[in-house]
Amino acid sequence: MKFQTIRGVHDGLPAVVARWQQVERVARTIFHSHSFDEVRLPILEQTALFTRSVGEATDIVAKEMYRFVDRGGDDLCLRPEGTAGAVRAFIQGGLGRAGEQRWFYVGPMFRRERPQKGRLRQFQQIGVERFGAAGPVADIEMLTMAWSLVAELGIQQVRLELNSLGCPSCRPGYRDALVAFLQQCEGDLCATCRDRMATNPMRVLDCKVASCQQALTDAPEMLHHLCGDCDTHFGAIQRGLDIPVTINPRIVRGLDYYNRTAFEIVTDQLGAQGTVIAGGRYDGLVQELGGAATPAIGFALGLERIGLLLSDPPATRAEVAVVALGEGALIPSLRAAEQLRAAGLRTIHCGGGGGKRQFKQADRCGARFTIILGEDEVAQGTWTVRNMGEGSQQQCDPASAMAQLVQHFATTRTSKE
RNA sequence: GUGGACGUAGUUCAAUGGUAGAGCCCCGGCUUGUGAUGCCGGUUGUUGGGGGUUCGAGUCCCCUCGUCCACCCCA
Repeated sequence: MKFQTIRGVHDGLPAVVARWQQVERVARTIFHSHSFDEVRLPILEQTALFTRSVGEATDIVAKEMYRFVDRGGDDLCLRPEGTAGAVRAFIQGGLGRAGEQRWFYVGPMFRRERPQKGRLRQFQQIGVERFGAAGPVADIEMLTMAWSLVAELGIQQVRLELNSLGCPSCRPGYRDALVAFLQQCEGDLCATCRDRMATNPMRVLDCKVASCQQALTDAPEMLHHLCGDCDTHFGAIQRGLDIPVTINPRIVRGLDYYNRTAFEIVTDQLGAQGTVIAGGRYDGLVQELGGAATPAIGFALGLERIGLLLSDPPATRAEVAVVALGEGALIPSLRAAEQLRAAGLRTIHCGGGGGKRQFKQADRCGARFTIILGEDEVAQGTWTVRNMGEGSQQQCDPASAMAQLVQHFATTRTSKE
């Protein structure tokens, strides 16, 4: 019997994790510069949290959750997304009175979908949430932060698409107008769209069936039905944004809690899974989940998916290798390795034994220098330092060897970054 | 959930129904205190798994697991 990961769940082996860390490092730098703090939230939550927030009728809740009853009889699930839990934590922690909250998190999410490239059943998201800011400035800052994240990662050929979904005072009116329109052209719509007219008419807008899109050419747009406040808000965002934006009136978030700003950063390099970052405003959610009315906005990105767009990060390699020649050199060589590590040098010990084997290992691990300790060196209290690139080596006293190595790597490290 | 392509050594790939192979990697030797180049030699498979057809199956059929693509959904 051979064990293997279950469908849509992948191992993070070193080469892959290096990629994730590259994304995380850039993200953390940007988030910290905007004064966002990390939170770590549960993976297991009550199922009701998601049915209430994401929406009973959404695909995520209706057919993609890993849901079970635990031994105590509680209805639980593996979180399919991060915002609901963040809002729950915000309310539970009593942070509504603690001033504006700026949070981010990194962690696994679970959705039982059919796997594809860029779509896994267990995947990691970086999420960002900001509570307490209603004005367009917050939207502009969030969009800018998302955009600079993509830019900093060197990802090319992406575009920012923006829409407004209105609010409880203007969306019902739009919805009625849309339904009226859809009823007129009902005969031209596909079966799913006809069903959605009743359950979620706005989802009809992003149907990909050609005949539907044709029928929808003259469909009313939310942007033309925004109330005064929503229209002002949307206009202010566009004026304040210093990045190229495509207005896409067909962006409809698949989660029910969004209002006003909805956006995606998309690429066409990933086939059907082209959304790299997605987010929007959810001003009603905190209240919906039992907290005091609190405006909020957030976005999320999939680590594995964005990782597909990154060029290979340089493998992290050892800087110094230690070779011990002869039994008597073994213990001193271990001490030498410890000294090198204490000085901040990334060091591997080649394990003693055959010289050929050890030098081969020193070469393979990428070390630029090898410290050689044999009976002679031990007797004289010296190290032999071999420059692996040049093939040259010299015997010197440990203190000055260390100083030179530290100096060398201090300069090469900074020139690389 | 629907439709389709694919699955052979660690890896990338071969093999008209007739003995499962090659490159790279890895290991050893030439060189027991010297790697990366060179030469010589070596290991490696229940052909994803299970059943069936056949004298004979990597190859054909069925089931199953996984990967990928499209739909769908979304990060």
